[in-house]
Amino acid sequence: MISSRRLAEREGITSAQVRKDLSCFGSFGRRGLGYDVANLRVEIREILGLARRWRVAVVGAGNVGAALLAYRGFEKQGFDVVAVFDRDPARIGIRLGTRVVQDVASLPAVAAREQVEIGVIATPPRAAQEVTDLLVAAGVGGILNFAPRKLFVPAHVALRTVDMAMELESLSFALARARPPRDGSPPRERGARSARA
Amino acid sequence: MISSRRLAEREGITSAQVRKDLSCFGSFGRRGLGYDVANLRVEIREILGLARRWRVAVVGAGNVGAALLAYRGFEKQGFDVVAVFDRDPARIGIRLGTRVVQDVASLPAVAAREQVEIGVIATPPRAAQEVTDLLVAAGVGGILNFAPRKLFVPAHVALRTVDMAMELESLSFALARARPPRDGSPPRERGARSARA
DNA sequence: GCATGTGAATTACTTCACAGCT
DNA sequence: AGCTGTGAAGTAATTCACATGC
Repeated sequence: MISSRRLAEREGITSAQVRKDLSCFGSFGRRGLGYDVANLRVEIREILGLARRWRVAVVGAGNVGAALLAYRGFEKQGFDVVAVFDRDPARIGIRLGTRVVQDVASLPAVAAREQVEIGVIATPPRAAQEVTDLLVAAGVGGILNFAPRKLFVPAHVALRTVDMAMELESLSFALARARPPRDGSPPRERGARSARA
Repeated sequence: MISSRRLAEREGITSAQVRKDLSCFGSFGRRGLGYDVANLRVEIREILGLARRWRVAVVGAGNVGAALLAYRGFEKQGFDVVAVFDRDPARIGIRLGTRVVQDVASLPAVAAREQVEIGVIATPPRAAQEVTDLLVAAGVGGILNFAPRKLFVPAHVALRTVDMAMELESLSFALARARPPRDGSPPRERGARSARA
């Protein structure tokens, strides 16, 4: 068993936050005792939609694609990479993880046949929107974008973007105010909150 | 010139949000006209701390490290990778981007000498905390973590973590509720908001 | 007329604090 | 006694709406 207080300490939040958040989805604890860890794990996986497995296609077999395929955490968490695509003939046919890289031209047919539900964009920025459109047309419900580019998707498609430059800019912001330049410039305005993670 | 309304449309937020956010840092627009794009760009770069350059060290010369070094956006945005480290002798000495990979054993000395301000963790999870401690000891003010692991840093060090598994879980959550299973299970509780990006 | 900048109103989120159960 | 689940209270973020200036 674990209490909301201990969970909160682990995550750096308050115990009330833990209880309120969980209460959005049900009552998983027992008064006086706390939460059964094994059961809570199952419940949270259910909430996150991880009780089932998801079929993922990775587009782009460069460094980012290779890094993704090398990461064993995916299948462990319930994500099966069922296809990998690239446009470069030099990359088509090579094995990446457990999959052989296919020509992106075959994406529409393969993605439909393999019932791909999530697409991962690991292409250069210029190809990202085009690939996104192909994935959406093939019926994916979600896209994870590693290309540093704003993507447009229909409202019914979930989109998350991981932009390394943006993360560094966030650090830059935090550092710039944590260690202000030592000239005589005045302090910053009200409301300037920390950008610490 | 550009109006807050047009900026808002581009970003999918409200115009009031654009104006309020900018007003936290100053008055950059002209009533009746909007914001001068070139000037606004300079002001935002100043706010984000991008008016200067930052000295970055990358630890881990695997796929993630290679992907980072291959990304030209860094130096363009003001981040100079001044050192790359790895523990694997097979990787030490090879060139990655413009840098030669050094032994992580030399990190304390090199990071101090090179005045590294931001450290990027691209190691396997087990090495991540150890490397973090080395970077903190060497005086970095911020850490960008790509290892799927919770890191502990002193309060004065800014930390951002990019966890690919977490991003996929977020998509899973969004998809699971967007396309609920077609058994007879009851609808979810109140307050269940979309996790769309 | 057009668009900013900002108090006021609204909405959302977090924390408090306690009834109720173990 | 210990801890959850949750209304109530408190804080923070967003949106409204308008005085102010171009």
